[in-house]
Amino acid sequence: MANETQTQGLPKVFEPKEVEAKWYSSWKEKRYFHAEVDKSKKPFSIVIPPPNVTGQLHMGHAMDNTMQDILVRWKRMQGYNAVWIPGTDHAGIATQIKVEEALREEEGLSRHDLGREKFLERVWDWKQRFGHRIREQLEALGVSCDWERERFTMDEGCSKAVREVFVELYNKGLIYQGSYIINWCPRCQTALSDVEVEHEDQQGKIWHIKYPLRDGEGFITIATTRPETMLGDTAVAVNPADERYHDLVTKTVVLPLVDREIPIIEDDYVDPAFGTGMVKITPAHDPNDFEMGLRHGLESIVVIGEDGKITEAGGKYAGMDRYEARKAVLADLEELGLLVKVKEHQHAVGQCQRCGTTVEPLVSKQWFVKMKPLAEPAIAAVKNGSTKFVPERFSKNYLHWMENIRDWCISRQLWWGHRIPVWYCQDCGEVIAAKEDPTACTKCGSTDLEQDPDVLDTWFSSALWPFSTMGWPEQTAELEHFYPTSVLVTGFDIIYFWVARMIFMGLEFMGEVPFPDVLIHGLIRDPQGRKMSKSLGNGVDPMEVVAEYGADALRFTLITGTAPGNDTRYQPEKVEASRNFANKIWNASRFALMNLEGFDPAGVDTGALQLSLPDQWILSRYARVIGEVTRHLERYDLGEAARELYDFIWSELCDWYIELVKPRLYGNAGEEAKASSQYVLWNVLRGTLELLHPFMPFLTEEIWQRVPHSGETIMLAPWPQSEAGWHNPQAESDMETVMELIRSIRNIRAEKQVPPGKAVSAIIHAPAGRKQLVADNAQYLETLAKLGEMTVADIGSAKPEKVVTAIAAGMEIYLPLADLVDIEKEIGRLKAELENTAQEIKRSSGKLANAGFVNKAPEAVVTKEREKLAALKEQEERIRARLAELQE
RNA sequence: GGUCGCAUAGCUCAGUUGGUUAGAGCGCUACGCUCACAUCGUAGAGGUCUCUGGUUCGAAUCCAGAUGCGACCACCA
Repeated sequence: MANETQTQGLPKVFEPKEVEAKWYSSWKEKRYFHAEVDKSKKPFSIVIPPPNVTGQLHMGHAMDNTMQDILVRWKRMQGYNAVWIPGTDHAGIATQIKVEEALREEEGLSRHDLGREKFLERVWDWKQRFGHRIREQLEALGVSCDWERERFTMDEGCSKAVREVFVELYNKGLIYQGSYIINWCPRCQTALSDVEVEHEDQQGKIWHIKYPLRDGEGFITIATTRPETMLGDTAVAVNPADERYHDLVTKTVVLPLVDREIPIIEDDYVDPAFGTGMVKITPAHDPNDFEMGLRHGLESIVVIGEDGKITEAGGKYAGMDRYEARKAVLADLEELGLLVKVKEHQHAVGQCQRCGTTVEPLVSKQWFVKMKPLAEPAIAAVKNGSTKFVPERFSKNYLHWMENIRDWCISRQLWWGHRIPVWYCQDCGEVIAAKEDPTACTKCGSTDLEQDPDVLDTWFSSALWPFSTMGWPEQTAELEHFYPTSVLVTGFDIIYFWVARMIFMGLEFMGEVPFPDVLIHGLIRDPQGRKMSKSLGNGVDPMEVVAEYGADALRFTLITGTAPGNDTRYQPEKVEASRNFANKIWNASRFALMNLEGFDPAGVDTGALQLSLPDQWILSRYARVIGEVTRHLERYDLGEAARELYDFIWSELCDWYIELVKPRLYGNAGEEAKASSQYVLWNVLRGTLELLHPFMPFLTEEIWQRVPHSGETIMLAPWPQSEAGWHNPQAESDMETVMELIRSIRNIRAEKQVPPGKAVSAIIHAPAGRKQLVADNAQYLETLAKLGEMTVADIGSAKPEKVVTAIAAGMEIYLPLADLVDIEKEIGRLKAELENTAQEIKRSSGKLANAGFVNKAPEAVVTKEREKLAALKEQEERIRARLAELQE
């Protein structure tokens, strides 16, 4: 118990830097982030989307992890057995490219100069060197990851899981090897999966080329955007329904430049309306042509090699780069008079996600995961709601992709990654897929085995993350307790890469979806709405923002004003606003601490509190906020929850309650009254800090530790709950009346430019039912509206001649500002107000006169409208009466 | 070509079971260093919630269409 308040040495401005370092190391040291399996509690678990091990934290990470941290901290406070498992991804191509670049720049060497083993050593070195950076950056954000459970996709356990999955799928026939058309990056020198190819519309050309008929009876004309691939043509296709070409189908053409005789075939795929209606078929270099080749038993001739150059099969063009070859082919065709025409043409070109090089489709022997059997349950899981996307609309994207999925090419011709656990017997050719490295051939016993040189797609190991991090394939207590995880938080950009694959792998190997909820967020863009990117140089480093404004401010910025799934712009002004908010809380707390000196909540008899109207009001508002914040969090509306707290703290707690409580704290209301208000102030502040803690962990801990509290840390404080009796609609409405009077008087003062420091007196004429309310709360009007002397009287009572009038809450307020009174202006102002009120009355009474509304609208809505109308009429009456007086 | 999203104050954005006199931050205007806070306070200006129809007693909110942006998917050579 720390029951004494500590105010000494609190600066006027919140200084996040030291506070953050102090608390983070303290939390870690005390192992508050760590969770052991505790079956007495309900589990709550999250696995981090593992960032690239050598990467750096960007704004997207900062937001993604802040969201996760909010959820975990909240659930932890709610008493769940909450765990957040962190870790990093080896990021196959991305990391290999980086290391290769460094090697070239620093030593002028390629990876081949070093050789596989030495190169891999370098990558591990690299990982050692930069692998801590991302973790330190995450820590600076304040995330409450269970660092004792930190994992890496290439650590021993994850590697074991990868092998297990590979071999199991292989044995089930769901992983196979074969020569199919795949996406090849000539620069990275590896195969890619479909999702690793980004399609971009480019302005290109389409060429019409004549192919001579074999029988010498003229030519046919085909259209192509890639003339160089003609070297690998093995047919020309027309649509069977295309009568123009019906007679040609039995014929053959002689492929120019190559002199190969190829058939003219019919296939429905061909669109008669496009180009000339005749398509050259290159099975080895076009996915469609490949399919057609299979249908028609066409030969597949690879003419572009893995280096992007023409192969030996390309005859005299062999060795030329594919673009060079295009020029040469076109020139030769031109010379032969076979080039009919060229047109501008826009078409989508596939590019390597990592390096931007134009991808070359080519036939190659690779490993694939057979997707149909895995996709089916994964589709069902989302359709039947076992896994829900938030916002829901993303499930449509997911389903569309899953339903049209093609087999997943998982082998990569890289060195950095999980080596494919397949060995080839050099003696008998047996293919052995094994979880443990084999020493001898399972068929012939030969020890001359060679492992497949390729590695797996980096997303293969990521797909296992929700269970590999919990120790699978061992049957651990963690798996039993924490799987499935509670929610996955990630960006929409990796739904296909990652989310989808986790779902089918989870279903296949755990028999259960890996998470019931997927919370999707958008991208962080720059102030102009552009994507933050290295090439544009418009990225903002979250660490710089943390250094300048504090982690709490950054976190709050990234969470507020955003709706799930929507992109947001990063605006420095917003961080400033968040920083100011932190400072506001800091100062409100300083106020509270100064006035809680010597206060001990344990000494308060909560059954005998003497609550003032503001006390009752703030408790009621506080009760509401607890409910709202909790409700929003439950719906993953983090931004709304944060906004709710912002408004409550600034507009209600600071702007009103703190001002309202001053008379009791400073004045001589009596010790018991003072203690009651102290109790309320303490309780609301402490509880509000607790509600805010998931969003702004450092600031809230720093203050919480200084106010009376029980427990070691706010991190483990129970999530606030509203108490019976706090909810108080009467107090809210009474307080609202008082506030309305205050606003109204302030308004007049401002309008009349009464100096803020000058007290004025006021006469308030109130209806019988509300006289007492005003009289009882006179002190608040006096303090907050800076009134000297205040008189409450019945409506129609006598008053001084020269007064400025305001009508509010159905009462007449008179400020005797003698020389400032201008009757004409008074009349003008009152008339305008009357006009407004009359408008409202018209609207409201119109609504109530509508039988449809009265009969069909819910009772409460109608009642509310009636009350509103009554108040408006009262208001109107007051204004009219006053106007009549003035116009006499 | 298909699917989806967005269009609300000068700017950036909230607004989820349809029921307010439509909100916030920044910016703007006036006044104020009042002992929690000038990273502040008080008061104020500023919006036919893109347009057109429809459903409903009632629409920023639901439906249809239009326009303008944006995203994703796609094998039209």
